[in-house]
This record gives sequence, C-alpha cells and structure tokens, in this order.
Amino acid sequence: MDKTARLKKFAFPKKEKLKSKKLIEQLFAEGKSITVFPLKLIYLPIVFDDDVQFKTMVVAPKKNFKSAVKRNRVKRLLREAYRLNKPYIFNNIEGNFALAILYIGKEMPDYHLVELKTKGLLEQFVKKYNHE
RNA sequence: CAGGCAGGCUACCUUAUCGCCCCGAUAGCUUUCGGGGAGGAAAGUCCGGACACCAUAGUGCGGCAUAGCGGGUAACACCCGUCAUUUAUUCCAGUUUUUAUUGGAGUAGAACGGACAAGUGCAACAGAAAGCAAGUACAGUUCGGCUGUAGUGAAAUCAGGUAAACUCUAUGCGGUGAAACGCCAUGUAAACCAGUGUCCCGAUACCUAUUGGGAGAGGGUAGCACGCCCGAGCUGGAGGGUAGGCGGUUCGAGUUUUUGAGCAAUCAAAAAUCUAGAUAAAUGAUAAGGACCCGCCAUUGGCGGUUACAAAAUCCGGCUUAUGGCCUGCCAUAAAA
Repeated sequence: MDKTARLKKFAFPKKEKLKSKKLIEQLFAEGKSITVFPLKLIYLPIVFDDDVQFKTMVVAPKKNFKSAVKRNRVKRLLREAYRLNKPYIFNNIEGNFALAILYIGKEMPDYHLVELKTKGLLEQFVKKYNHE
C-alpha cells in the first residue's frame, strides 16, 4: 500500500456528507436505527446519483446543548470518530446507505469515549447488515 | 498587604500525525504545490444607518421616540464639552460646650434635566377641609358661613407640589427585512371543475390586431382614511411540480502609521495595505512538551488543574450583558513592625 492510498482512506470530503434536505427528511421518516448510548445511528439504503457509497451527517441536538460552541465541539468529535473508523464499514458492507449519527447524551464527552462508542456502533451496524 | 472608582492593553505557544472550507497555479476527473481561514464581545437583537423591494415614500388622524445649552457624526436613544441640581471628600471662614450646622473654594463622580400662567387626575401622617362639600375657637362685620387671627401641615382657596400621572409644547420617525431582492432549472401547467368578471366610444387596419379616451370585478400600497399604482382576470376545489443552483456576498462611513487642527468627541491630508466567505453551515481532532494563571501542601519547592466568556451567517456605528490575565491614575487607609 503506497502513501497516497493510505492517506485517502481517512478523508471525509464534501461529497460524503449528507446535505440534501429531501434525503434527510426521507432518512428520518423511513430509516432504521441502532443505539449504543450515548450515540444513535439512523440508516437507510439509498442509491446516490454521484456514485458515492455512503453519505453521513452528524447531529448534536440544540435541546441538550444550548451553546453553539458546545454543539460544534460535539459534532466535531463525532465527525472525527466517524472519519477515522469508517474503513471498517467500507470493507464489510456492499450496499449504499445514508447515515445519521446522533449524540443523545446530555454531558459533554471526551474524544476517547466517543471513539469507543462509535466503534461499537459501527460493529452493530455491520453485524445487523450481514444478518439481514 | 487586601479594597473602591475610572481608564487602557491582551485573548496561550511549539512540534508531530490524521483531516475540513475558500482562492491561485498546475494538471486533466481528482492529483500535486503555494496562500488564507471566528470575536472583543462574533452574543443579546436594544437603538441608529447603508442596501433591496413596495409610488423617487405623498397628505391627515393615530402611534412611537427624544428633551438644559453647545459641538461631533451617514445617523442615533451614542459620544465629547459645559451649566444648573445633587452625592462623596478636602481646605478656609462663621455659629456652637459638643454632636452638629451655614457660606465660599477645590477635587472626584454620577442619576436626573421642556411645560403644573390650558385642562384632568393624584397626595402617607396631621388636619374640619388638600376642592364641590362641609367647618373648631376667638374677634371684626356693610349680618353675606363675608373678613381676619389661632390651630394642622412642605402647602389652606391660591400663579403650592407632582408630568419615571394623563396631558400640552418642540423636534424627529413611511413599511417590510438577505428567508429582502434579481436570474436560471423543474412541471400534460397559459391545462380541468365551480362561482364571479371580461364593458363602451373613436382612429388605423379589415374580421382580428394595434392605439387613444372613458368605465372597470379584483389586487397592491403590512394601523385607519384619503390619494396613488396595477388591472383582465380573481376566488375556491381537485390534482401535480420544486423545495436546487448562481448572483446579491464581501474594497468598506475598511485597516495601519505619520503629520496637522481641536480642551475633547472628532475631522483633514499623506503613505502603506487587502484581512473568513461557510450554507444540515468549514476554520478541527489526538498526542507530547513548555509558558501564564488558579487551588492545595506549604514558601528553594512539590502535587493537581489548565486557560475564562463565547463562535461569523448582507455589511457598518453604538448600547447592554458574559468573562481569564496584565498595566496605569485617583481615593481611602485597618492591623502589625
């Protein structure tokens, strides 16, 4: 494995972010969920126009984190944990999915907790996918 | 050594590894290289503007705001100066046994600042009474509860007080906000059903259009009325589409420095400079080390924590609130030596 390929697999460019209002509404209306407290994953199989396997968004509810600074912090931690662990699902799942990762806890977490829980969440997702 | 008031500055750094957004070059379908990437309050959305649309924003009523005087400004409810009032404090002089108190001057602030000679209202305690109804004692008397004195009170029938009471006066203010606004993409979409309206005259043209005048359902003008504008459609039902992209959008009352004017706010000139533009929303995460500060032990030092408040969303000028650290000036001096 050369250097460029190794760097590329942890990237999280704009194309892999879920941004369309329509798709987000569809995801929340029809998607299934897995919870590994304090995280919750909502997923829905969708085929994208631009040939991307996954599109992902992260959510930190305003209800639990009133300050914009704290919401930003939580979202950045979630995004970072997803970015560093996404090769696991890329390597184990064939289909195309829209994903949303929600933080449903009320306390400010540290990164190590978020990473641990994200790994657990993705393992559950892969297990469930292979079972179906 | 702790305190009070006023003002100013600042808002951790380095390295490594992964990553995000924008711009430029390169390359040609996503590589490579270079550059840039939150704040003093970006916040609250409380005032004032720019800008856009509604009529180049008009008239009356209503409504709102401001309130000594002068200045600054694009503008303001902001800022600066000043006057009166007022608070604290010092000094001088007077009264007094003292506590105190009066006058003058200085220093530092600061809340308040049009009108009670138009009308309406309100006023604790005391008082008969703080107006519409009464009336104590004594005296006078033109015998009219007419006048005076006493008594209560800050004030007693009167040009008392109160407008952070209504109100009046002067001045200012049109409305909606970037989800404004313009363009493109998408749709049997100028389609279907029901109700209602689709009028009149003249000219050109010659059977359907153009143009001038009148009438005109309905609509716009975001409190109401007028006025103005659009006007051949409008309202409801059923059914369907989009919910994306581009512009607006970051070069502007811009920033920094110097000089000059001014008590100051601020203004003028010159030189240099370009400094975030995201849109389910970038500006980060982790690790190690080091400053700064805080807490505890305690005073070489050790241990622990590690920055506070808080993140652009069209852009500026203010105000208010939150908050870590440093510095300056003034005031006041307890306790100990």
